[in-house]
Amino acid sequence: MAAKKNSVEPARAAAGSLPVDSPQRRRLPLLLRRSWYGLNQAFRRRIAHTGVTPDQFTAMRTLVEGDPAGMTQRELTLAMSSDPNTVASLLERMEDAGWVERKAHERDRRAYRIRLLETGRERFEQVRALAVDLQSDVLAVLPENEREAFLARLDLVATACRKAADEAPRSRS
Amino acid sequence: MAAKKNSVEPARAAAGSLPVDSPQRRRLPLLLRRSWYGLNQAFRRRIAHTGVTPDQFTAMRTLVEGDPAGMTQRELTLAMSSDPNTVASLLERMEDAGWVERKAHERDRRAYRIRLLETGRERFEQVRALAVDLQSDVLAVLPENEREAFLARLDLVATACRKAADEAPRSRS
DNA sequence: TCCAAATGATACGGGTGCGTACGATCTGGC
DNA sequence: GCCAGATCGTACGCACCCGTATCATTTGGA
Repeated sequence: MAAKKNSVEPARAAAGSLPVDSPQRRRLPLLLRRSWYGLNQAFRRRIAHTGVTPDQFTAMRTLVEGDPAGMTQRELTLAMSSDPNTVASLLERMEDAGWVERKAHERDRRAYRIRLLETGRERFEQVRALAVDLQSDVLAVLPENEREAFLARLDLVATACRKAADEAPRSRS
Repeated sequence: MAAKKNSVEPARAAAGSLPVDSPQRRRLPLLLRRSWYGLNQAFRRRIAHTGVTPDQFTAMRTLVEGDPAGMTQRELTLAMSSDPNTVASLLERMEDAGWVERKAHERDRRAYRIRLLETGRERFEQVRALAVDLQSDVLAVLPENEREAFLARLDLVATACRKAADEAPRSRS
C-alpha cells in the first residue's frame, strides 16, 4: 500500500508554493522521527536475543573507537550526543552486567575511566555484524551513487539540529 | 573545531573502500540519532514556556490534520508512527490538562474518538509558529534547490526503516 | 595563596518508547 | 447463531531523554 509516492524527482504538487508545515509536504520532523524510531526498533528487535539494547551497543562502539586508556563519562556523553544522566544509568546497568568497569581517573578525582571488559567486547562483536547488516539493508533503498551525498547532507542537518539545541537555552517566558 | 568536514561533494578519503561501520565514514545511525535528538531538544527548549512537549504537539498536529469526527487511538498511533502504550499515556496527560477529550466511538465500543478541545487548539496554534521557525532554521543549511530532493530521499530511508522494523518480529534465539 | 566559577558525576522526577500480558469487543466463516 | 482469531485499549515494567539541584573537585585568576 502507498507504494507509489516514493518518486524522488517530482516531489509533490507545487511543493514550493505550500507552507512548510503543510500536510501535503514532506516535513523534516516527521521524517526524522519515523527514520530514527524505525531504525532503532528494527535494531532492537534484531539484537534482542543478545541481551544488548541499541544504546548499550552505541556506548560499546564508542568506547571501542575511543581512548584505549578509557574515556570519561563526559567524553562518552559528547561522543554519543547523549546526556550525562542517561549515560550514568546506562553505564550502571552495563557495569552490573559485567560489560564495563569504572576505575578512578588518575588525574581527576571527580571522573572515572570507563573501559570495555572482555565480556562486553564479545557482545559487541556479536552485535556489530547485525548492525552492519541493518545499515546496509536500509541504505539499499538509495542508489549506490547517491548514498554518500545523502549522508553528507544529513550530516549538515544533524549539525544544524545540535546547534539549534545548544543555542536554545531555557526559552524565557 | 572540526568546522571543515562539512563539504558535501568529496565526502571522505576513499569512503567507498572502507567498511560501512568504519569511524572514518558517515554512518546513518549516528547521524539520525544526532539529528533527531538535536531537533527534539531544540524544539522542547523553544516551546518549554508553553507547557507543551514535542510529542504532545505532534499529537495535536495529527489530530488537527485528521478526521474531524475524531481519530481513534489506533489511528493516531499509526499516524504518529508511535506505539499504543505511549499514545495512551500521552492522551491521558493531555486529557488531564484539558486539551483533548475521549468520547465513546459510536460504532466500536472498544475504541474512543479523540478530539482536540478549544484550549488544546489554542496551545497548538501558539506552538505551531515556533515549529515552523525551527524547521526553517535547520533546513537553511541546505541550498534551497536541494531541500526537496533531500527530503524525498529521507522519506525513502524512513520507509525502509519502518519496513525493517515491521519485518523483524521477535528475533528468535 | 585563596576563592569564585567551571566541571565530572549523581539523585530525583516527569515524559516517552516499547515488550508483554490481559480484558473487552468485533469479525469472519461455519 | 456461534466461536476462534483479530483488534482496541489498558496495566505493568524496564530503558532512555533530559531539566534541575547538589556534591566533590579542579581551574583560573586576583
